[in-house]
Formats: sequence, structure tokens, C-alpha cells
Amino acid sequence: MTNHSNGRKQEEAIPSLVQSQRQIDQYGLDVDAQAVLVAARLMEAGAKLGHAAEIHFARFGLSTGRYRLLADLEDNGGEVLPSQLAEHLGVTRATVTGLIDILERDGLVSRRASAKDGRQKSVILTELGASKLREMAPEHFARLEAMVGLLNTEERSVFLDLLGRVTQGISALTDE
Amino acid sequence: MTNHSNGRKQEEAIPSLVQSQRQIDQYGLDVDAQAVLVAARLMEAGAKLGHAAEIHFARFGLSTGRYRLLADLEDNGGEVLPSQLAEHLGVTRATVTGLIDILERDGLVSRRASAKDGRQKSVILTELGASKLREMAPEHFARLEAMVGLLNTEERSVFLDLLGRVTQGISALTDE
DNA sequence: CTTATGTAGTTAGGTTCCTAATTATTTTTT
DNA sequence: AAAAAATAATTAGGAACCTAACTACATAAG
Repeated sequence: MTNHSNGRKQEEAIPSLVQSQRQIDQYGLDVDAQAVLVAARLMEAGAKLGHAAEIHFARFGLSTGRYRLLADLEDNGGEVLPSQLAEHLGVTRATVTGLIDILERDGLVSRRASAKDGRQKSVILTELGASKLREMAPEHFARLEAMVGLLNTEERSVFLDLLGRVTQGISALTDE
Repeated sequence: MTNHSNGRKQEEAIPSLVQSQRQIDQYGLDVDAQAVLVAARLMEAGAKLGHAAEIHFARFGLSTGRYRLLADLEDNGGEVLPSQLAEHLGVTRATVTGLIDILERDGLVSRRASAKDGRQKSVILTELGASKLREMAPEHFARLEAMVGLLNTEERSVFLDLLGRVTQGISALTDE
């Protein structure tokens, strides 16, 4: 139990099966250590990827959220309502307001009041915003491709399938 | 009501292959859309899992980081240096200081100055901290297991392998 | 038509984690 | 032995995203 000084010396602590099993054994629970390991590794990977993405987008003066907002705008004809953006990006409307504030300040999008509904203010991709996306596309997509370069086409399909099912399972953490 | 007539009506926007392909086509790039899709889906999953984990741990009055710190303490005999915790958790020492502050305030850990090195202050798991881990273990691990319940043992192995290789590839986003 | 209720966007304040600078102590160099 | 460099923990301030409260406008109910 009290194992100080056990030859462990890793830069980044990747959760191991032994470690998961030990945690479970400690309380005599009937749980599959491998299942716990999958959960731990996915959390680790998600955090790591999130951080790496911020560094990646920072090269272009953007954050992950602001890039995704621009991409969604481009994907929808260059004009979208904030509430729709929130839904597409899976974030709250309050967050979208903040993203737009900075993108507008930088001239990549602009706001325009709606004629139909006085409450709405649609967001518009400016020419500067469009060219920003154009400029970063080659490097951006090349890096994304490189990221999954260790998987062949067949493996990518399998990964998408498995990831999709695990993603469904995430609700098990929040249910009840 | 808010449906702008293009048949799309999803609560959460899951990136699709068509969508990835369209983005790539727009600039005539030679990139595999499936590869981009894997990257997009993994980012989505990581963000979603991170958020769900916070909700999960909040039930026990903890955050993801503070739980991981407690678990690491327990895993290492109940006494670890802040700098070691930072390394194990993959966060900075500044972050660890903040995590300890709150855990100490709540009585789950305590700080003790080192006799050997005047700069060090080791972190100790209190009895209250240990019992907190004991109490939450059954539900915590059960939920983790449920999360990956849609995968059988064989599939979990495959997933771990593929995820590991994609995780290696994450450096492609930050290199150079 | 006037009041109650709902919706769009924003603001205010909180959480998590970060980087950079600061303080105290130890180790190395001269 | 004194000065310089390295190390441990902390503090200060920033970025991303959240929830809840607020403002302005729109629509439904009496």
C-alpha cells in the first residue's frame, strides 16, 4: 500500500490497468478494471486534445470556440443567429455572446439587427473573417490529418464506431 | 420553431462526414475527410466528457481535478509532494496549489512542512479525505463502468489501442 | 387592449486551468 | 565563504466556459 519510491518516473501519468485494478480492489468492488481504464484514458485524451487544440488555434489568433464559430458561419452561408450558433456549437448563448464580442472586435464577424424580429441580431462573416479561414485551412486540415495518421482507413471507421458508442454512454455520468 | 427549414434538428451538433468533406472541398485541399471527422468527433467527445465529469464529481462536492488529486494521494500512501502531484496529474504546480487550498479548507487534506528540505510542504490525506473516497467509490466506479457498457471486452481492447495511437498523434497539433 | 408569459441576447459573477512573476530555501560555482 | 543559479511552492492576473439574473421585444390570454 504505502509504496513510495516504486520506480515510477513518467513525464505524463498515463493511467494503467494495474492502477485501476488497485483502486477497485481497495474497496472490494465488483467492477471491470478495463472499463474504468477506458474511462480514465478517454478523459486524459480529451483534456490533452483540448489543450493542444487551443495551442493550435492560437497560432492563427483564434481559440477553439472562435474557430468553430467562424467555421459554422461559413458552413451556413455567412449569416447565422447567435442562438443557432449556440446550438450548433453545443455551448450556451452567453458563451456565444463572448465569442462574438472578440471576433467582432477583430473584424472577423459583424452584428446586424434583424428587421423581422427586434430581439434578433444576426451574425455575419466579414470578408476578413472569410479570408482568415481560407488562409489557415491548408495547415489546419493537414495537422488534423496528421493527428490521426497512425490509423488506417479501416481503423478510423472502427474508432468512429466505438467512440460514438462511448459518447452515448457519457450520459451515465450525469443521469439521475 | 427555431428550425430554419433545412431539416437539421439536432440537440447537439455532431460533426458529420458530409460537413467535413464540404469544408475540405471549399478550398480544394488534398485531405482525407474521414481523418478530419475523427479529429472533430474526438474533440467533441472530449469536451462533452469533461463537462459530464464535472457534474459527476460535483455530486460529491468535488471537481475532477480535486478528485484526481485525492485518488493520487491514496494511491501513493497518503503523502505526496505538490510537485509530484502536479506531475502525476499532468497540471502545473500553480494549479495544484489551488486544488490543495480548497481540499485543505474542506478538511480532506492537510499540509505539513518537510524536515529535510525547507522548501517542501508535503500534502497529506486526512481521515476525512480517505472516508470521502471510500463513500463515493461504489457509485463512482459503477457510473464509469456504465459509461463504457455499450462496448464488450474485445471492443474495449481495440478502443484502448486506437485511442492510444490517436493520443500519440495529438502532438501533430502542437509541433514546430 | 392590456396584462401575463415566453424568447433573444447580454451582463454579472463563478469555476477550472493556465503563464509569468515572487518568495524562500538549497545547491553550485568561484 | 560569498555570490550565482536552481528549485519548491505561492501569488497575480488571464482565458474559456458555465449558471443565473436582467433587458428588450414578441406573442398569447383575459
